[in-house]
Amino acid sequence: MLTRLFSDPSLLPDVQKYSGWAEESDGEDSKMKEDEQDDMEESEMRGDSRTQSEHAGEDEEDEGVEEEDDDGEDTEGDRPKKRGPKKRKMTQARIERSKLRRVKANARERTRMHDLNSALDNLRKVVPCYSKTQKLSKIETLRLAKNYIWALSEILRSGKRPDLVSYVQTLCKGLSQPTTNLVAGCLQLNSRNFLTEQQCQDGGRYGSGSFSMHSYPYQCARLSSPHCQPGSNSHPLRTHGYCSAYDSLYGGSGSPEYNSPEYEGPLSPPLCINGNFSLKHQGSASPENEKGYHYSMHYSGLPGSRPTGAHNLVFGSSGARSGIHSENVLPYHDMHLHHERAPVYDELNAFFHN
DNA sequence: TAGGCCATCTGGTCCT
DNA sequence: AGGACCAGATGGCCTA
Repeated sequence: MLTRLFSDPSLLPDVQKYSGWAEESDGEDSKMKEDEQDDMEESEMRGDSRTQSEHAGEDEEDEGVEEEDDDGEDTEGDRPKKRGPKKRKMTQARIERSKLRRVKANARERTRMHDLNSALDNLRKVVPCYSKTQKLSKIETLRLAKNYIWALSEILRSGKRPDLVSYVQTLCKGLSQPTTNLVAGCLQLNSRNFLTEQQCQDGGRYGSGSFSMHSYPYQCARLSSPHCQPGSNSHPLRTHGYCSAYDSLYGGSGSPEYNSPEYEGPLSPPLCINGNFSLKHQGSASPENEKGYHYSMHYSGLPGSRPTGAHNLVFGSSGARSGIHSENVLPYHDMHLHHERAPVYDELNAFFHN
């Protein structure tokens, strides 16, 4: 029935006369939806309880439809009379007003949802691992934001510096595998390793609400892996532009391919927890300036410790089980580390330098 | 093809 | 009466 209705243009009312509808809708499909909508509205005005598909298929003429006296004496069977205000007669003018009201309500709802999405986008930009092309889902964004707040709060509360693994574990608590890989990838951790550990510890540490400072033989990645050396394209991550982030940061090729045009300036807070928050120079949105980012993934707690590849970029090259997903491996200029300065970051920064 | 995610429509409820 | 908010329904798109 619906198919017939939708395929018959003569049954499609001119609903795009309402302002703003055409721009938001996407063609035929929305037109169809609105057709249904109008049917629903008319049905609603009649107090009709038929299903959408039922009334959508009817082509009865009901111009200036008379109101069904649903609170009258002639209720079906033994059902009691409906209470409440009597429905007023549905004149054509009232029907039109009702339609207009519904259309306006739809537009408001769209605007409201767009605002909500906009706020969510802003949230995405201030939680770890912002990516323009690999956007976190809404639910993952909220979860990550919650974890992020929790992690920062615990740092402030405890006055201790957590190790990176604990930090990432906290950030990834309750996140999906792809998001976990993404966050871990941002932090240059071997997600497989830390996930294994996380799984072992789940239900205890996090359930109690304490932020573990457990020891972990972590050596921060400085990305000196031979896979990431300029000229090496053998590593799977390099092929996805992942290593390029560090190439460009540490005097790498600086190839234009790393300078994603999608980059739009400062977005995310500092990601590193090792005491050197990487704060982007304000206003340095150009790729040239980005080379100057102090992306300090080195472990400042080990003076003189030589950067090694012990933990860096050892994600598996195939499949989710062995490591990072290719879709989560992002070009540096796309996968932003956090640069935006906020009071809490200053506070944390000061803390880590005391 | 199933499942996840999303945008949109819709009707109900509450409030002004 | 109308706006804000919410949750359910629906269909499209994408990916494994």
